Amino acid sequence: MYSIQEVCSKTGLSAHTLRYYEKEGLLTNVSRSSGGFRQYSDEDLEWLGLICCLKNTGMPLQEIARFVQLAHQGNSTLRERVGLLKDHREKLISRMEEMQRYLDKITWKVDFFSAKLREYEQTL
Amino acid sequence: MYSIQEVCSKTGLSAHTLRYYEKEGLLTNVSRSSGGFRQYSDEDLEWLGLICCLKNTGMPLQEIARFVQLAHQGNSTLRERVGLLKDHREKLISRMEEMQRYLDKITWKVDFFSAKLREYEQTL
DNA sequence: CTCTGTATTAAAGTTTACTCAAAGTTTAGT
DNA sequence: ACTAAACTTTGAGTAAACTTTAATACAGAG
Repeated sequence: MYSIQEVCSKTGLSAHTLRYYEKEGLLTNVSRSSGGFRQYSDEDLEWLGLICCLKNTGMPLQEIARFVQLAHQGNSTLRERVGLLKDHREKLISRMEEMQRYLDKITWKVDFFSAKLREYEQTL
Repeated sequence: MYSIQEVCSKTGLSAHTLRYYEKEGLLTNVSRSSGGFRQYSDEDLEWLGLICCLKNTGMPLQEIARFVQLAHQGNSTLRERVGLLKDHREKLISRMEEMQRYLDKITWKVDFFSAKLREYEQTL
């Protein structure tokens, strides 16, 4: 079991954010010490790994919360969960292709301006 | 020369947003008709292309405005502009690598849950 | 002459994802 | 037992990038 600070350093999320995620239903059933302090399990950490993965690839927190909620309802929601993940995966692939095109454009610009810079510095 | 609506359909930005960008200094010196209507040139469209490219790859509008401002100051700012673009390019590449790792994780999850779904549907 | 589109400014509202403050409680170390 | 550090809660505040509203007025087409 890990304290909130340990989870902060493991995940890079702030304690504020961890509590916020819990309040928003992204992470549920985090156990507590006798005094009421949060105690995160390894399973919680795995969930956080998935949450960060989805969040950092652009899924809104609401949709992640929905996924978590479905997971809690057991196998009958497997189809919907697979659907959600597949949709997200497709969108991510499109976005990555878009990013690649933008990267190419930026690379072109960098090269263009670098050449222009060398030219300009000759004239000094 | 293009009207604001033509530029909307060409870029996918709203008229509000185009005026907003102008106010924020992202697009400057847009010319006007005798009646005061905006008339966008091909050069303006190219600028908008770059603006969207930078924006959609995560550059904050403020930084884009800074870049535009530098461009207006001429060749003496070439070095700084190249630096800005190169920095952005490096960040973008890192982000794309991160996305690839996340994509792999999601693909793994999709496969895992798909298998679980087939298993579950057998039991029905 | 009317209708639709566009113009202005300025301010308020929206959404997402946090982030902070206050005030009290629990834990760990000595 | 004492104390400092860590933790709790609730509710308010923040930032970015728009989006909307409002009030008023000019432009160009039919």
